[in-house]
Amino acid sequence: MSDLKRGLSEAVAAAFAAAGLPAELGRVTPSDRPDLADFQCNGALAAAKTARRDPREIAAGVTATLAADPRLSLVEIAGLGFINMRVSDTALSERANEIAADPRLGAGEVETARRILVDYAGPNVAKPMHVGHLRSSIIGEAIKRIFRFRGDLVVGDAHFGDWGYQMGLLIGAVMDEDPFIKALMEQLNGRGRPVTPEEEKTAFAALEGRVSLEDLDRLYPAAAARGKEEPEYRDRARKLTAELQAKTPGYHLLWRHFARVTKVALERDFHALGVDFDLWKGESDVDDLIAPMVKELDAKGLLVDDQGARIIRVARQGDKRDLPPLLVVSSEGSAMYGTTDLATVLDREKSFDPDHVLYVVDQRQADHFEVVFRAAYLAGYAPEGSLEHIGFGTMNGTDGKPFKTREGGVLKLNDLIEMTRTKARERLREADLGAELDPDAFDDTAHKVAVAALKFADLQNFRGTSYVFDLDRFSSFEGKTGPYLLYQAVRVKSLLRKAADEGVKTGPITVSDPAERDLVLLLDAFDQALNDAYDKRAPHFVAEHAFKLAQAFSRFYAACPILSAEPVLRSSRLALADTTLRQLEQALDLLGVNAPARM
RNA sequence: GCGCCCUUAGCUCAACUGGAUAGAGCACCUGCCUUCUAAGCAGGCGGUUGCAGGUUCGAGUCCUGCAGGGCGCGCCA
Repeated sequence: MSDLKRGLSEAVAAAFAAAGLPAELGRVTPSDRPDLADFQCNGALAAAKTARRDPREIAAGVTATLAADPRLSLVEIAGLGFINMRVSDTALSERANEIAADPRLGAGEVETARRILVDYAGPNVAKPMHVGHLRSSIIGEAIKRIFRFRGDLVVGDAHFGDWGYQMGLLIGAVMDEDPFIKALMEQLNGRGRPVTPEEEKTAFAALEGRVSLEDLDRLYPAAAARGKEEPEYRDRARKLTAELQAKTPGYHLLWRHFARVTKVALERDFHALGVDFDLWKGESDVDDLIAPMVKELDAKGLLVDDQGARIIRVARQGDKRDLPPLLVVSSEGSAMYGTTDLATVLDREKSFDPDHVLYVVDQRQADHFEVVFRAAYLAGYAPEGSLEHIGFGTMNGTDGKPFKTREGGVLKLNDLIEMTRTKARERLREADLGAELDPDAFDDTAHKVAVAALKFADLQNFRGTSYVFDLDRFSSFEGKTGPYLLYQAVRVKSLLRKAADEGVKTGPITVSDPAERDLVLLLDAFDQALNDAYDKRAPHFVAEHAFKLAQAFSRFYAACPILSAEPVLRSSRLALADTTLRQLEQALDLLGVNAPARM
């Protein structure tokens, strides 16, 4: 099954080939001039250049061949040599029925599935998510879903930041604050043997009520600041970090508690946002790989001593700039950020063996990843070109600087969601929507509206665009917004319920009205939108499609009575509405958005 | 200093291998709820695509230069 664009492209390509011209010139695109045509082909213009012939003359040869195509009600040459095509109502109806019967709603699949790993969000221990995590989380989630829907085998990895100096800082800060924990650590560390499962259980139970994510969130910034100011404090934290990495029993147990309370809270928050991971691999998981990796890199002759550190040079012939080397071992002998990333590549190669890895991380890290990737290729840890950084733009406040709350702090993601949810409740009441819902369902609807508003505000922009974080815009409910999309979906659901009540069934789709034609043309364009999103790793193509589809439906809904139409037309239009809903919900799902049943 | 990215309507953003009249939403103006949800629909207003050259039958898109903005450039992650 293929969409109209592809089907027509084949026909036009054949026509070009018949005229002795390259078949690839026959590429068909949606028309720029919907008033003149449904589809167009610009190949004659391109051919004219190389063949040194009049484009209209070339087009004439092609259109003569196409005239017999039963799918087309009109083929004509326009302007300088554009080939304009209008699809017949019959062909359009046929395509609509095809999409209606297709579980994939007209979307194609990749020819050969690849194993894809998507690395996104990157939450850290002891840090609740703030607005800065929004982009990676929702763009990464959308990319994961888009790739999966296209047929690849995809896993999403949160890439948990659970290791390093920050952990030493936290261990110290927690012990300073709570004498009980300090005593517990001394007790567990002092016995020179691992903790038994029984002791572990008791210790975890004791820690449960004493150290929460809120405590960690409060202690960490203070400890980090103090570490910067006081060398002794910093040294102690480093020592604690080293002891943790040496798996000193008490510290290791305490650290596992940190990681667990953080993960539990984060998973809940992510889930509320419609973001769910298959893997929560942490930096700690690759710690054991680092020492042997360094040895191996050395054996391969890749490590170079430089200013007391050990580095891998990754510069290549033809580089326009001096790319820094990968710093593998610092002059103090410790592993660095890039070392962990390299070990992660190695770990993934061993555990999942991906064909391709997508790193959904801020654009500013582009150079860092380029360095890591090159080192990984040199080391043979991943095939050349299989690691890809999917950068996204930064999020700033209205002053162009990193976003801050009025108090000057970072805005927590939960607070943002709650603010938007509150606004959603107000707006639902104002518009007298959801009045018949019970309180729980009402809250659920408000939550879905809020999440849709937040996600769509971000995902409608190309990921590379840096943008200004504007709360009003993020919680706007009119026009090109998430709630608009939900609203259209809910209107169809309401319509379908009413139809079911009246015993009206869907039937074969027959298009005739212009609004019906436009709607079917959009349903047909789903595959192309998905393709673009997949190829460019850019969810906004799906967002754009969803919006256009919702818009086309709304026009259709306004122009074409459904339930009051005569029976055959009524069944056709109901089927069209039903198909639109299913495709819209599929597109929304790819964006990580759910439509409520009512609103 | 070197390098990367950006500059499109008053604002926020789109624009498929270079193609016809550069599109949406917001804001503003005019209509439309006794018929399926008006968070909607129909229509209007709004552009020298930062500036200057170049390539091309044709440039928002490619090339060069300039201006303005953002970001990155081994011992933080």
